[in-house]
Amino acid sequence: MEKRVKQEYKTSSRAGILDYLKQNRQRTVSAGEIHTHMKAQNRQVNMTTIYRYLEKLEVEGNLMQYTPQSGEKNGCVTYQYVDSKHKCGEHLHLKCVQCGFVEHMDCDFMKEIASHISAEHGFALECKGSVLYGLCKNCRGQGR
Amino acid sequence: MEKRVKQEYKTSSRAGILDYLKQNRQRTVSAGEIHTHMKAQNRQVNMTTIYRYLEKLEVEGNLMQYTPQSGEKNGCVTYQYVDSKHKCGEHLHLKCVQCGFVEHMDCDFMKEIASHISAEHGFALECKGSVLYGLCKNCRGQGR
DNA sequence: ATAATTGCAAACACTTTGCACCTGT
DNA sequence: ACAGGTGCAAAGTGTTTGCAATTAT
Repeated sequence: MEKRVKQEYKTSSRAGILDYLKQNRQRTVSAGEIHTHMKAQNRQVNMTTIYRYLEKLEVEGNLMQYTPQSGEKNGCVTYQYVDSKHKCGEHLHLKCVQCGFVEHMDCDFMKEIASHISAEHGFALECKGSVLYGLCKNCRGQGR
Repeated sequence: MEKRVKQEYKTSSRAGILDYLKQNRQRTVSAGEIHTHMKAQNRQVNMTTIYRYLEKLEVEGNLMQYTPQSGEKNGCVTYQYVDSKHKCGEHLHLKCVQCGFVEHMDCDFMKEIASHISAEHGFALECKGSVLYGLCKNCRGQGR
């Protein structure tokens, strides 16, 4: 039984989407924003195509997905490009409620958080999907 | 100008929904679960009614809302009854990905987390909407 | 040539809204 | 009597699916 690697075609739609995601790696974007961006570039792409490509990137481990902040109205899922080597499953993420900027919390304090939660609250922390919200450095200043 | 308190009628639908929420204060339930529960009790309530009452409780400050864990497929919004005196806006919440159990993290360590995040990452933490996921004490044991 | 990619229209799941009817006070 | 609550049907939103047409290799 031959194991055959599925080939992949290069298309300008995908290239455009990927560019946009990479340019915005430091924050989160929605499927709709991608669509709007592409349209503005006169390279309109169907929403279906966008969702399918996002799904693909996700499976390959190059995309983080964020559901809207709990309690938020009218939110939608947003996405962020990440290198798979980033080990995003091992640290928490801080997301700015204002601008969508995401900080990877990969510092030593992570261990303390995890062990406090385990020792005092009995929980085995799962970083994947756990997001802390707040105002980032930039947005703190500007009176909302 | 008279300020008039809007009156409120007691109905068995609302009483049933509230009972169910209160009985399950330690965890999170969805609108659909409430619907199913009421039907099982032979006290069927329309989904519209459920959503409208949940909205009301939320406005009154007696309900926490949780969007599905980031990245989770097919999740829906879930709700938890809380006394408004609980000050849920001042601590984080730990939610079990398996059983939905929620732990209020109102311990001293909260301050340390907030100050680390502020000092090292520049973020002003916003507890409202920030949820950490993991496996609770009970679910840790049982091989998933 | 042929497998991957795309667009369209329809289906989906969950939630919200408008409106006429019903119910608690 | 009448404000408040409810159910129904329809609309809404964001996302997914089936399928036939198109495109990269």
